[in-house]
Amino acid sequence: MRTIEKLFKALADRNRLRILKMLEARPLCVCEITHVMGIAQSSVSRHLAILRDAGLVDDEKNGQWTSYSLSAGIDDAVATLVTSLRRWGNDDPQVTADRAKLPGVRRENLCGKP
Amino acid sequence: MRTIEKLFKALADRNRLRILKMLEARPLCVCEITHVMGIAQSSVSRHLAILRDAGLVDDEKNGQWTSYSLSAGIDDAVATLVTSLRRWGNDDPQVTADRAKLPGVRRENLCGKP
DNA sequence: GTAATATATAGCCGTATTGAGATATAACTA
DNA sequence: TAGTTATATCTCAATACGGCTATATATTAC
Repeated sequence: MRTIEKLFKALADRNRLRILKMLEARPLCVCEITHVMGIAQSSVSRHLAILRDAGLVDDEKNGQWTSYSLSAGIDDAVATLVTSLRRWGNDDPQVTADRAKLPGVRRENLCGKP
Repeated sequence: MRTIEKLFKALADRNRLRILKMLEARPLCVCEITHVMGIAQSSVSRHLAILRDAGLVDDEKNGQWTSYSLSAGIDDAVATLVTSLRRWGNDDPQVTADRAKLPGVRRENLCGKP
């Protein structure tokens, strides 16, 4: 129950749902997500930590970047939700807008460049 | 997305999860839930309103009582979650304790009696 | 009608959560 | 080595949330 509660709390935020829907497209680093969402990098970082603690995403350090992806080694509870999430919110304007930006977003030329 | 967010917010509270797990046993009125949970009636009422707004439970007025039950006419998103929830938290001590009390709880002789 | 009961709503109060900015840490670069 | 970049963490202000008490509404009982 503790786990489930934490899981739902992690999912009960608009911006974290946006992040999860973006990660369906491909793994992303913090700066890419920050660029698309237009909120402070510190906020994105904390959201990602909450998603990681809930078991929803994995992080992998790649040199100077940290890639986040939808959780691979997930337990049953999380698996059900991740599967369900793939069917939800795909018609949401914000989700659509976020995804539309993704193709043009490359960590190599976007991070830190104004 | 609005709907999904509301759904997860409704699920992101320990006491509301307790209520849902109790409703798996049978429909319950507000006073029965209040008696089992040991929190104020007004709090229970508000939790139930949140669960209803999220589409997770139905309410049905029966004379002086209002029965709440797990949602019957539920959309896909909610159906997935309600199905999943039935497999979660069954080993939680709080859930077990709540359920153990239910057989002895009858609206006819418990409501309003100290 | 009045009284009692079941539920819902409003207001207050303490805690938790979010966002932002500033700072710390870690890794690459010159 | 120093400087830059990517991410994490700390702190603070604003807001949201859950608990309670008091009150309003609705229904049954008398």
